[in-house]
Amino acid sequence: MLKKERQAFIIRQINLHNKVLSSDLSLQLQVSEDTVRRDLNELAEAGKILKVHGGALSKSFHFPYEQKDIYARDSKKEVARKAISLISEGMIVLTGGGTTMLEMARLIPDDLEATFFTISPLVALELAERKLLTVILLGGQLSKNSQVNMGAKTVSDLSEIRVDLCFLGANGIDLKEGITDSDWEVVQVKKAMIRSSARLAIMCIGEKLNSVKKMKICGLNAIDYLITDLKSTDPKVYAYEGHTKVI
Amino acid sequence: MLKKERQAFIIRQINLHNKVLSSDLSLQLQVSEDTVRRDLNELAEAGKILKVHGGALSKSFHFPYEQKDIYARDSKKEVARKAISLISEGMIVLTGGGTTMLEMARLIPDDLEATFFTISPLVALELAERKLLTVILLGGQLSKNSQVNMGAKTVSDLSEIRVDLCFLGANGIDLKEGITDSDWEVVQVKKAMIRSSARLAIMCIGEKLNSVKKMKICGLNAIDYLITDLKSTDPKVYAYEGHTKVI
DNA sequence: TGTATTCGTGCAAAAAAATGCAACTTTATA
DNA sequence: TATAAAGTTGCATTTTTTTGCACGAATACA
Repeated sequence: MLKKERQAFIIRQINLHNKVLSSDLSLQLQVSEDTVRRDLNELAEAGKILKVHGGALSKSFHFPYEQKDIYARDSKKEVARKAISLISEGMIVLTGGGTTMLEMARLIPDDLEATFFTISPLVALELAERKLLTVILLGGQLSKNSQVNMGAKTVSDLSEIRVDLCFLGANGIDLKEGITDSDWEVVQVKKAMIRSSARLAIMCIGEKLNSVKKMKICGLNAIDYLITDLKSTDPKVYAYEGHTKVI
Repeated sequence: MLKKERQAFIIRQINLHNKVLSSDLSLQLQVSEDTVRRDLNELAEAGKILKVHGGALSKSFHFPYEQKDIYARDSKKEVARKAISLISEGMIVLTGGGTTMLEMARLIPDDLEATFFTISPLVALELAERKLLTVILLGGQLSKNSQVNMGAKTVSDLSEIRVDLCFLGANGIDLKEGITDSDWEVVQVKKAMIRSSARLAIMCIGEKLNSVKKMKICGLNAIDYLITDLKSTDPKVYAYEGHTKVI
């Protein structure tokens, strides 16, 4: 394994877990701890990580567009992990934005070959790190709140594509009302995304279940997969079992 | 086996596996490691691969979320500072990507009201931080090397807009050859951007002046402003004075 | 405070890179 | 065709880089 690869692996681990231990890296990379230490030193020297006794930490990400502490990050990671299992080789996927989606993009393996359409610049940039992915960013007016492209152009571009699977986050989800949101423009874009997709997967952390917003996007029957961080035995998700496939 | 074939083989291997080892290539190609090294040197010189100790990596290889230490950052900041003076209230602007452009986006004041079209997700995200800006991200396939949207869709979308001023970085600029670049797709997009703009501003740090790449984008006469970090009295830029307005 | 890790440094072995050189092939030219 | 020039390749030698190990110093933690 080349030195650069090793260091890239370390950075990746740090981005994923926020911290690494020298001893762990030594085992994973099959090199002496000295070598790991030297790598950590070089990366710290270059300002890419924060070295501490015993390992290294993520250097509070320089990506100025990213909130530092993501709310309920672990839940979102769990959702993301489950979501990825739906993606298979060669698939054409469409994704929205949001922190959960970004976690998913981070967890996508390097050896997956697929095509991703997305309306989120951040998700696109993260996906573009994977060599084998084709990433197409749908244009539009960049919303300052949600940091995704929206507006007429986005909706019209969406009408021209047809994908296998669409991943959407949900602001509100409810047994009776289905998927809802509070922003008119968001509703339009999400509806257009759903129209362009053969199957729809909704990603939603458990605590957002059973909430209703002002405007409706689609009913529960339009959802093919509901992905949450909860166990399928949890009564909160169990209620949805009849309407859609819960993961 | 001819040298060209060998080098083509190496490029293929790198595209396939993301990396190659000098020792492997030596065996596969049945030549000495010296020859392989010389080939790798040539390819690295031409900017086609990234040479590292022990072999080479794909050029698109970079650390996830790496903050590339921006080369000649101060020069670029100076260029960016001058560039901003060209933007006035209410203007419709089109920008490319690259580190110089990102510096410019960072320096844009909060109280500017204007509309920005861009093909760079990073620039778009930075611009979106300004409350009064309208930011429109032109869609397309996200290039892994340059992290901007390119391809047919981008070019076609560009044909539908008309802006006041276009900011472009220059890979090569020369008195005789004008603006040149080494990537075919980049050339297409930049030409389309120029077609969509009433005026064209080229941003270029002084040390890139007087360099020529393989493919032509436009002549000097097409440029309305040439923005460099040099003083206007510098002999290096002075030569351009006759052809375009130097800032 | 004591103990167990972890860190930094020097050192040596191994691997890889750079350099100079000679043999060989191809190309250009008279 | 003969001959010179330029390009290519492999080998020997030197230099640089990388890596693991040893040992004492620094640090964390109970």
